[in-house]
Amino acid sequence: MRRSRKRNHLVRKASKLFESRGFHATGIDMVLSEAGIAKMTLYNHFASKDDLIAAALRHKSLKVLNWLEDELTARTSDPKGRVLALFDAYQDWFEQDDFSGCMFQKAAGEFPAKDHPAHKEAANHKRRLYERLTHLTEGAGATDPAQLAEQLLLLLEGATAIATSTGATIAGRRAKRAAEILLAV
Amino acid sequence: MRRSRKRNHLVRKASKLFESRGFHATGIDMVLSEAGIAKMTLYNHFASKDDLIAAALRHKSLKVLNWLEDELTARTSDPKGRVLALFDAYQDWFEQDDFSGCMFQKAAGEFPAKDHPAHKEAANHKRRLYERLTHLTEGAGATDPAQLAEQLLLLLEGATAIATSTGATIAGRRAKRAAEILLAV
DNA sequence: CTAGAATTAGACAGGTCTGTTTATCTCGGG
DNA sequence: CCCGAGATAAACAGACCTGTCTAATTCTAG
Repeated sequence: MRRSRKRNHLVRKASKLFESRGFHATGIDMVLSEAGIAKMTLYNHFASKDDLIAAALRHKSLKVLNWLEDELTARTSDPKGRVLALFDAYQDWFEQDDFSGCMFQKAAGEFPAKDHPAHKEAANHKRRLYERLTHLTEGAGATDPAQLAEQLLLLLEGATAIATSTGATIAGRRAKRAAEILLAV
Repeated sequence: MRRSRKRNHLVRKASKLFESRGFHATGIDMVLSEAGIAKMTLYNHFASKDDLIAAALRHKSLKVLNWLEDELTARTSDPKGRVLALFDAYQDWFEQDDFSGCMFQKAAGEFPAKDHPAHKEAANHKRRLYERLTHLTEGAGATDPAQLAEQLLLLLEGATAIATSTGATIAGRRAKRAAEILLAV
């Protein structure tokens, strides 16, 4: 395994563990044993656990945006349909066996200080997501794309939060229905 | 300070600290020194830290529902106005200096196991909130009160999540605008 | 007033955490 | 083939964590 691949392998494993178990609750040693990598290799690539966390969040952000892109492309090419397909994609996510909530909501919750790297990465991700949504609402010919994009973001984040705490996946369908109404205005 | 008051004092202090700093990041010792209470008193009243966390969440749930009730009463008695006043109340919350997100979203994130007491308390709270919202939408004469209540919940939770991670309080106003549209259908 | 219950401070146990040190090993590019 | 960068295991430091124990003290109900 080449050096660069080793670092990447570590980030991917860390990302999975942090997502499913939380940041504070996941120790460095668990990440290392899961990845099959020595501690000094980690500290050769990253200055600290926080640094690894930030890298894991950046990795996940790209992964999420790519996943969303693929999902939308696979579902429809109709501009308005793509907006609604967002909710179907999220719905699928909620129904996955290993669904355990949004890693960025977790990060913002576990690291409340606004200048903490992990908190910043969470904010950055939501901003990227918002930009992507704005692009979608522009494509769909919305009167006020920015406003609609933010409202879609609220519905998606809300559905995610509710699915996380109550496990009720109906939230996704309710969100889609609300989006249909907002889209029709 | 009487015995029962001591327990209550502890729960209130713990609730504040857990809310602002997170659960894993807040040690027992910090709660104790903040409350000015001895460790054995805590373990006399609670079986474990998790037990204290659960109590703090139950306390906060009641507090939130009461706060919401008072806010709505203070703002308007018009049934539809009360639904929208929800968003003004949340908006005020977001703009508080010490706003640091929803304690129950944090709890669900930090304790992913669905059978963990803290996770259950988070789910219970959202359920209570949903019931309260349903009551409001019934009062407002909604065609499908349950659906509208869930959609309002999505908007409120989404606005909270976004305000937590990005600090953008505009989310509250966008949510209110969306609620107006959904309410008019 | 007094007896029993509650609270206290502080030491302590035993575990976990992040991060460092050291000495050895592996492996790929020249 | 071989050398040096990178990876490794394991011990270690020092801090912090939850929870227990003890013995002295304070409060309160009868």
